[in-house]
Amino acid sequence: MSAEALSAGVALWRQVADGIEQAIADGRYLPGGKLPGETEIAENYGVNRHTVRRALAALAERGLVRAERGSGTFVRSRRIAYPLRTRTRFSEIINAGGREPRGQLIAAEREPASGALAGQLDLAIGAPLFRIEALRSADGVPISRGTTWLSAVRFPDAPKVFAAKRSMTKVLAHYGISDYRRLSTRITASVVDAADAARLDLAAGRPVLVVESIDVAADGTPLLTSRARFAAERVEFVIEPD
Amino acid sequence: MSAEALSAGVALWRQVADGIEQAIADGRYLPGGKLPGETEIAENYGVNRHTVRRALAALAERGLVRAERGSGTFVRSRRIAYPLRTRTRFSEIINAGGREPRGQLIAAEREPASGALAGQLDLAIGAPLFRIEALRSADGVPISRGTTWLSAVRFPDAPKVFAAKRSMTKVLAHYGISDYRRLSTRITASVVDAADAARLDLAAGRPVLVVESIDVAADGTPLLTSRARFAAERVEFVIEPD
DNA sequence: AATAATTTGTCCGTATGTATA
DNA sequence: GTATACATACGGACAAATTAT
Repeated sequence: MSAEALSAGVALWRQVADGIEQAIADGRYLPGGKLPGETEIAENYGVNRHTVRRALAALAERGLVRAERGSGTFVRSRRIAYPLRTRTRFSEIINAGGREPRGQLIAAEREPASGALAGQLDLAIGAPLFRIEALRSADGVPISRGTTWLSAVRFPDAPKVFAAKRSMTKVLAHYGISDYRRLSTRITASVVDAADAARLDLAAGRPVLVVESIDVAADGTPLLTSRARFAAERVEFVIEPD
Repeated sequence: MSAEALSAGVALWRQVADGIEQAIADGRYLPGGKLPGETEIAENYGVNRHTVRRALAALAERGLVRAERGSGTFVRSRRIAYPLRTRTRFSEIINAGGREPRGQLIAAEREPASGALAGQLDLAIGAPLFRIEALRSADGVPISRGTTWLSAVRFPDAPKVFAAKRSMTKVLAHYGISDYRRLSTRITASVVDAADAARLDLAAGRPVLVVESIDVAADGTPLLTSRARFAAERVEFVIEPD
């Protein structure tokens, strides 16, 4: 209905895309909600439907909307802002966003430290480790799949404790470690594998953000190292000076 | 030739994977180099070829090796470590890694600020901006495709200056800004689009790391905002306390 | 230029141990 | 305890792509 104003000097599709983006930002279209049909948008702006399609494709490319054939185009839910700082704890971050965090133990195994892991944890090669596989979610929506390694000597019942407390911070607290910090964080991306796709409820081929990190105690002793895969379409890492 | 020692209690394929990973870490297999054939590895470890394939699949999953049918399995070149700090400059980072950085202007256009951009740059909606499309590479290997927006009023000939100096830092210096810092950095991932795939020399479906950032002057005035897409298989963001 | 050899990818099957219901 | 499912490990055969002859 409402005709939108178009200015000169900018590609039409870009103006349409900007207009829709603004509408999403203003809350005129709500997360998860459906946009008007392509023809209707085209009428509103007084442009051809193909111009609208070009605009929607650009927005879809950036992950703002998601088109479903036969159904409509929907506004993607806002990505969860996930700050990466030296004090990074999943539960606190999700709580801060007003969501309900949950950690779920998938599997735990005892295994000897490989060369790489031994180096990161400052242990001898072959030292007994626990490898804990977990799934983390916010309000029931899966966010990340993580693999955590920690000493089986220093944390004798880590899997059991994690299963009960559902949080790695609480596991460390259980062993008397009240504070710890992130020593290093490395970020890459790859395509989700079949197992993670199932757990994270992602379609095949979707990208995941891979975060490898080492957490150390206040005195610098390595505590645990982990490799987490985040559903890229649901999170956004934010880096701001500490 | 050399028979490898196997221990009990750990899945065979995992032991083989650890062994190969260690060999890569030790430099016994060099980046870009070829691993022995699957059958040869199987003989070395005294396991079935399928067990080796399971191990190689795990390493390929983590991006350490890359298999080419008919040719062999190769050690992936180490990802470029790309530190993200408040002082983040592409050329300095690449130089620090002993590589030759290069910035190439692809296109530049004048366009009015959309609502989102105006907010980020603290300008009025519709204020004239330059949108600069650039390709950045290290030793001739494309690393990232970036779109940068900056005020066309404050930086009247930014595209020309960038084309000549090939560095955004030098563009700012040309306008008397000797120092600036990153105000915010947001990281996501998505699948490469066709245009970026061609420029970055990436196969379709490969993931890219998307970095949206805002740079400000020493006094906090926003200078430029950008959205860069990095070939995920060639870089690794590193976050360490400033 | 055509063929053979090599190497990874896929599919079949068999057997065993280990959780889980 | 029994049955079922799953991961692991091995063996063989062939397809598909690449490289060497």
